[in-house]
Amino acid sequence: MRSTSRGWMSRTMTPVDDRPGPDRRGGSLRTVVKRRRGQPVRPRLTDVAAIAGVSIKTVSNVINGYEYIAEETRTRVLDAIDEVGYRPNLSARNLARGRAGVIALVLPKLDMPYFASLAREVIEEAERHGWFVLIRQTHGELASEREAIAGGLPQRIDGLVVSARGLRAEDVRDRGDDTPLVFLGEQYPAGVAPHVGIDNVAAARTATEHLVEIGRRRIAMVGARADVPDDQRTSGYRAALEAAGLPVRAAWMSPVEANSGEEGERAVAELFTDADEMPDAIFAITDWVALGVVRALHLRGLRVPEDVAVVGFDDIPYGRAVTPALTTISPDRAEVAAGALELLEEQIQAAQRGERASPTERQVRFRLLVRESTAARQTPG
Amino acid sequence: MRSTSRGWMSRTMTPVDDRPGPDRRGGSLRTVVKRRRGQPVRPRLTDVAAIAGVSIKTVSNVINGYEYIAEETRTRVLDAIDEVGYRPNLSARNLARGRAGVIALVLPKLDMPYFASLAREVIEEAERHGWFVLIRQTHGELASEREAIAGGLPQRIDGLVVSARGLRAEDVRDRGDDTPLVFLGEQYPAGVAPHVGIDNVAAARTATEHLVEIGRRRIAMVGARADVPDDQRTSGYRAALEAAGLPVRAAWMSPVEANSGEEGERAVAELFTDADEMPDAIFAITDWVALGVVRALHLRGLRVPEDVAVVGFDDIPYGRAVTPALTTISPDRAEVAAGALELLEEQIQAAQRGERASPTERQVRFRLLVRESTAARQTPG
DNA sequence: CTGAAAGCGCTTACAG
DNA sequence: CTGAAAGCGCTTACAG
Repeated sequence: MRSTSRGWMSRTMTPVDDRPGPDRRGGSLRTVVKRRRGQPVRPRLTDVAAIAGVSIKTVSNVINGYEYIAEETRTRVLDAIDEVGYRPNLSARNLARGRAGVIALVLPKLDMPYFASLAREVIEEAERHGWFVLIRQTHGELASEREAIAGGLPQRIDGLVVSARGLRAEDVRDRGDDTPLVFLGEQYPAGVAPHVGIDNVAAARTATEHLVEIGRRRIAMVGARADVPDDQRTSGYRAALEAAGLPVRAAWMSPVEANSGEEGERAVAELFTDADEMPDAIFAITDWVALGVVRALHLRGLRVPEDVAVVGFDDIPYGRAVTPALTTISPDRAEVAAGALELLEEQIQAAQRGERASPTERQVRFRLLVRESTAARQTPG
Repeated sequence: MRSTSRGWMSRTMTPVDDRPGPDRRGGSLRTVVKRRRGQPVRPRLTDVAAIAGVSIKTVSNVINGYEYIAEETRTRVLDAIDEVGYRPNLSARNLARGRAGVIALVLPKLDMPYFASLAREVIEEAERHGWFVLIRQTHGELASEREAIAGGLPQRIDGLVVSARGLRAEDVRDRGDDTPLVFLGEQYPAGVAPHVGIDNVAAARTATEHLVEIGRRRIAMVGARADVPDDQRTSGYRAALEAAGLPVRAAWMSPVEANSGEEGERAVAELFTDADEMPDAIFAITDWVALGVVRALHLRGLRVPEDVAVVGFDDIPYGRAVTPALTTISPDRAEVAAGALELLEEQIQAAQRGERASPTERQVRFRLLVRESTAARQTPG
């Protein structure tokens, strides 16, 4: 029985599974034969094709949205898909297409709320592209980042989305692997691969300007990087102060060793060595650091925002749940994820044509969210 | 050129790719032919076999850890794998094995820190089983949970790991799908599928006993569920009070509508209607709720822990970063994830044998982490 | 202990 | 617009 010779077939008929081969046994697909090789039977393209009375090529075309299919044929195929509850086998599809169906997301630590929510966006966006996401944590270590971009995974992947810490351009050039790669976030080697992120200079400047606007004049930055001359958030902070005619004091730029509450707490101590010159506002390089800053201020008996206003950066979910709720810069993470995967797709297509995609730069939006840590708050009841 | 006729081959020789077929072109694997069908060439089992001078079956056996392979053969194969940098194609492997290579993790919301870190553990553990994890968010809605367990995904999956809210036993029985399923966490329909979690009664009791031990006598519970007679955390709270001979007062059991800081904040208001009977301690049903509780107490001018001690539940990362750091119950999430996937694997194997695995119950450990919200804290400097 | 070959369920040139 | 058939890269009975 060939499907071509059967033509249209009633929906209520049960197709007979009579393909040859050592593993096949005769019998009705949906009744007698419930398992092949010990696996429960799932309907395949062949089953849909048999019911619709077309070839599997046609079913495949319908599923993949090819244009030139007779409307009647398409309806018949879609009905057949519904009837048997067909769902494609992605392993088979990816194998046939020469795709792995997997991309790797390389980031410092999934436990950090910023990366947790970024990962969520990337995972959701990746599903739309037919990708699963393999998450690799580097803990911000250079060796680990190098390994991740050098193809050190135990399986094949179609691409890499990387949120780096210490990677330099030569690390990327010498990685000895040609898996398409896209960088995310603030720290990344420029000019060697596409990148998507917000304008960190503008965002830091917006955060600092907000502190100026609410009347603060002694504005410190916790997490400032004096060692990196062109550090973006530090540059934005400086720019805002200079534009407002306020002093940029080295004593008010306190670095952190890590993105943690503990570091924020520790850094605050350095700001308060000279009692005459206590800051009345702090721009913290991340929300996580800002939480530590607030904590340190509270422990010294200072009120936020009355004595010291605080702005964070990242918009992590806890920022809303703590007292005081944190004012922060909120990058559009959905846009970051969507942009990254779009650039990755471009890279992959370029590689298939044997080309090398140019290191595109793509900027996404951010917003300043004003909350209690810089605004008047509810009076204690 | 058949590999059998070549026997041992020097590592430095370059195997010639001369397989027949319309897509094949002659030429050296690693030099001339760098792409097949537009895809970059990746070494395959065949390439490894050719270099090692064995059949692909043998290479496959080595990779999959079969026992009876001559030591010399194994070494040769492993060297060949190293030489060409072979990495298996999981799509092909899963297709051949009849596995999807994907499981779904169904949970309320990935943004919630508890679920974020649970997801991380599940993802890491799943990789060890060769699975990718597809995350489905239900936002705690029953309809969405039902759909998730009814096989409503656009692709095939090998199993489901579900953290439910409102699912009942009949929802599971009538789901019209037989994908293996494991439940996680506190709320789950009993007796219809395997489950892994901590002993919530014992954990809530431990949390409450801690408050008794530090001398508190008026212990309230925010998030208590008076409506659910056998709610586990509420039961543990009651049990601890009764064992200590302390009153169980309905007025001190304040429910929450959702697991959020806002709800915790709102619930505290209800506890302080009668000034004579103000609680001196609060057991909050989750850390997230506890953050709101602390916030509400601060806004009323109450100190934590001096005036009111607070214990949370879940051990979310922020618990350490806030002021005061939260005392909490910490479930062993790694054990939860490992247990869930082990039970899932059992289910799958049972299904392959045509059996139905029994709804095993597996308990994992928890710890009480004592931090500032119930202990003496650093004095403001 | 190892080989030769079928099969997993798709996609896709190649024909018609 | 649609079919017949090869091929994707593995695993695995079946032989030896």
